[in-house]
Amino acid sequence: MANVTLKKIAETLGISTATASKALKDYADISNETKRKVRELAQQLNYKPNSFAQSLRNQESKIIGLIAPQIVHHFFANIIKGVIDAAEAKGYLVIILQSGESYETEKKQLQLLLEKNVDGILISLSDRTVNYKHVADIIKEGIPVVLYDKISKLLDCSKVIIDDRKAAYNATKYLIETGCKNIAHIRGPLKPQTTIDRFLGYKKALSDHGLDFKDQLVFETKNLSFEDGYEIADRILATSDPIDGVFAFTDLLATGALIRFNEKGLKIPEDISIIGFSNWFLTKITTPSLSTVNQPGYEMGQKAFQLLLKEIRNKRENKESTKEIVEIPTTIIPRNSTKPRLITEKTNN
Amino acid sequence: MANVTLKKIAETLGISTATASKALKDYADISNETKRKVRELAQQLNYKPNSFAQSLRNQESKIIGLIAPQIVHHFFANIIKGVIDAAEAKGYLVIILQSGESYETEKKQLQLLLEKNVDGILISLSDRTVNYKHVADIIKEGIPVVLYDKISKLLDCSKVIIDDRKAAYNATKYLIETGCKNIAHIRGPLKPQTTIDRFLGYKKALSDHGLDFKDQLVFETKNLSFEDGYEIADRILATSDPIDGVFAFTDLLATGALIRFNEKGLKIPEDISIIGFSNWFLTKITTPSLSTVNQPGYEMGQKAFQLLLKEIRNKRENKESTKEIVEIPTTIIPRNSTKPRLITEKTNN
DNA sequence: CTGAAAGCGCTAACAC
DNA sequence: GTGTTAGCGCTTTCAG
Repeated sequence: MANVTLKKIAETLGISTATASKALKDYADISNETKRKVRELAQQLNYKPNSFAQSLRNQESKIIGLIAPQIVHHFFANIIKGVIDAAEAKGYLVIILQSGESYETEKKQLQLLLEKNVDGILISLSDRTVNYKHVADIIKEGIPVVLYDKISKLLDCSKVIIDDRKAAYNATKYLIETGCKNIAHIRGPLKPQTTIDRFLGYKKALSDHGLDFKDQLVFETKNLSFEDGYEIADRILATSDPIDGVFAFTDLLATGALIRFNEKGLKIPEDISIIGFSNWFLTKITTPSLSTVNQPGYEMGQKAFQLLLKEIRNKRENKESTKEIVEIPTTIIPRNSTKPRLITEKTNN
Repeated sequence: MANVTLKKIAETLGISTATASKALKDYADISNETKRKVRELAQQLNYKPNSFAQSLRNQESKIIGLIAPQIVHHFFANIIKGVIDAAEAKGYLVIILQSGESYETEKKQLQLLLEKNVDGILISLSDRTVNYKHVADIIKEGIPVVLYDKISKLLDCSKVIIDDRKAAYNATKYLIETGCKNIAHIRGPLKPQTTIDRFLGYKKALSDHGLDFKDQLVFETKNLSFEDGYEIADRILATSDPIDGVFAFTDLLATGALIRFNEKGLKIPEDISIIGFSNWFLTKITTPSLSTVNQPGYEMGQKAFQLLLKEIRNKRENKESTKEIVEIPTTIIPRNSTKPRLITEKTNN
């Protein structure tokens, strides 16, 4: 089954490949009669333009690359879905790669994508990435790059983020408004910006509402795992402070704590309220269901592709890169691990 | 920053592009001295071969396509991870597409992949796909195709599957061995093969162990949702039979039922045991944790890529397609929603 | 050991 | 309206 090429079509029709090519692209200077004949034959032979040849000529592949730290991950999977859907709608396909939170892998994968001459790259940095030269180099080369979620302020390119500080602020404020007075925070490891921002949001919400910030009410975890949350629940119960609220860095930690509190016979939310972060599926099925902060991954993915497309077009038209930073709003999802709010008031994002 | 091409390297070195090309590919008939010089300059200029030109010459892209019904899905995400990892290790990149369980989308996406001249395609059929011509046509054209998980027996190509019937048989048998006598089954909609196979496995396990199969103990769901499971729990409790065990088609259904049983004050597993299917993350965090059947997605993904690679190589060497069907073994994961086993016996996969 | 030349399939400038 | 030609960047004979 030899492949059908333009040449073959041109030969059988007794015309030149140039004419055939133009006919298929509906050029104005080709007679309708010829166009009809070419199109018919192409259809009949099931002609498909060779994308390699097209790419070689046009210097574009209509393929973009995406690197995520993880893909077996509710939030990232949603982002990826958003990217793929948006890309497909604009005629782009997406190569997916996962760095597994490894800086070395991330670096290697960027090279792989460049070698494939993708038209642009979407990347969320690994937690262990502390040096950004590998990304900066690519941006400098003029390859369209958009950062999403795990970004670095040191990189000069378009970005899609959520405002972690504001979201954490609102989550903590929500606990306060439901009557909590002694609120603990289960935070992530020291490094990534998200951890810091959520911590700062928590801290600011306390002080804005006249509550004391106490260092000993902040618990740091290494792995952000269910087990970490479970274990920290015990430490929370062991403090001398009468803790009545917990804001966890992520739903998994919150769930670990929730289950441990249940085991210990605490009443949630009466004795202790918990709010998580991310709105993973599992928050719906814990007992009680977990209040959380919704991180709209799908929308982030769509937006990230849109920004990338803009950069791709800028590049093709030799325009300056626009370097937009888009913030996707988050919302509080109240469920049964928190009490009803005392003061009714609109949550700003 | 004009791109570095072989030509440029050749010119600066005063040699021909042919020589430069061969030098980089370590051909035996090039002097070590020349090789060294070419390699050095290439390195220095950060030369990257243009993949379009290479693909055009070699008729291969080193890119494969993967279509899944869903990607925000624990099992499929694991498969995808397995595919990407295995592919990357062999120098292939993976374009991901999701059909959203739509036959039309699936058909369109196959075309998109063909238009991009991918070297091969991995596809899991949508539940709503009942006509297989779109896939059969591609196989007939000689494009390497491997089906994974959601397959059709009518398609003649390599496949990676789990033996749903055997797995369901073992899950049901497990309930029986832990002392259950009246076992209900929450099944999926009538059509997909997996539903049928798991149902048949359930039925066979009953009869092999001297238990009566009763039609009214089989509950069909439309959406395989958490809510479906929840609702069916009520119907299970309303039957006249003293049901003491439930085998659910999937973990989500099992979880819905489990939560409803909890609400109704039933003791799990003493009053009623439950076993799910898939070993999703959520099974670890329900109260009690959910016994289930592990479906090794990552391994399936890896195997699927290996089979595809074999087909790709067969094609290139003009060999016959091998059309292997590989079955990945499943295992029972006992947790706290089932009682301890009475008879200790090795579970065969 | 090296290089000239052809060609993968397509597109676009330019001629007729 | 249509065809000629050149060329995208690479690989691979084949001749020297």
